[in-house]
Amino acid sequence: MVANNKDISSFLKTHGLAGTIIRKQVLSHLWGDGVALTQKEIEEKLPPETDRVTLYRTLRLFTEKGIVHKIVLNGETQKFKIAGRFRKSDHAHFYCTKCHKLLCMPQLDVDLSDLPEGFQFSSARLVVEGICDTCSQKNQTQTQ
Amino acid sequence: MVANNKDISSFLKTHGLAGTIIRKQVLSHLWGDGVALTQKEIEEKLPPETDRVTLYRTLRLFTEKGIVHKIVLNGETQKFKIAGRFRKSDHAHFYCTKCHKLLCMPQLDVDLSDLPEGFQFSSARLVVEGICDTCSQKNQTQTQ
DNA sequence: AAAGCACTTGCAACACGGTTGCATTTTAAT
DNA sequence: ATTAAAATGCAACCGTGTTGCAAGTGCTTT
Ligand SMILES: [Mn+2]
Ligand SMILES: [Mn+2]
Ligand SMILES: [Zn+2]
Ligand SMILES: [Zn+2]
Repeated sequence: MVANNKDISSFLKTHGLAGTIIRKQVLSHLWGDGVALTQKEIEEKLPPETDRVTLYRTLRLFTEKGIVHKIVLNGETQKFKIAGRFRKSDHAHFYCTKCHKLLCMPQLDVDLSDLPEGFQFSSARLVVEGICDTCSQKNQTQTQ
Repeated sequence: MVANNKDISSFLKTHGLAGTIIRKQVLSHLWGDGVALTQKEIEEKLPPETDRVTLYRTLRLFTEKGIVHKIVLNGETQKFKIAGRFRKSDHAHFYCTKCHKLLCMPQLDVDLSDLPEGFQFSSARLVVEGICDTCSQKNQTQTQ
């Protein structure tokens, strides 16, 4: 629970959604910059009596409304993340393998100069893995 | 059935695998440059009485042995493709949305010049979508 | 504050692909 | 042809996605 209830309630109202218990709970866990969670990870943070269908429907609703983005990490795992200022999730992301934050990086793209003659570029889903600035910093401080 | 049985049988022998019916059938459908198929697509090309578990185990075996690569297209669909000269599938691929061929493009990569200060790059699974050279050619000829 | 209605939830149930154990069949080596 | 090892077919189980519907809740209006 990172954000206070007032924030989350008004957030839901802004997006024309009823402020139900589970919706507030889910949002509270996704609140914060770079926070991205698996459906299972969210499920584990919720009270154990939570119905899995309701969680499923909640995440589907959020995704449809564009409130959260569903981002594929590596084919197996997909993470949910509050959309923030971006309408669509069609931009690149950076996934930190240390702190597991997922950060939007719309400036990143594929180097098309190496695309062979005759090939036409259309799109590329892009998730870059590595270590974020904060974690690099920490690591440097420790090893010094 | 693109390749002849001799080729496929020796291919299996080379990789230390028994030349069973279903293995030959699966390989024959994956034979050819750029051919990449979904498990379901393969299943539909096989005789209808084929057991789905056996197909599953066949593809898992091929993947484990490195004979075929399992490549995630867009989070939902993953395609199987004969590995060819590459040991691992950790290089970029180009997916043609017209002819649905999947081509290895190890020369493609992410433009890292835009990676912000302090971020360390580690890896990026990369599938570029677009139109391949052959399909571009055809399209040009038609519209002329 | 209470009522009414639309929306949401909880539950049971089904779909479907992955996965396993095991008895039977097939392959490859002798 | 014999034989041992490997592969297959089948039944069955699991987890996740998905739906229908009855019961419950949130929100607006009075
Ligand atoms: Mn984003
Ligand atoms: Mn490849
Ligand atoms: Zn980090
Ligand atoms: Zn093409």
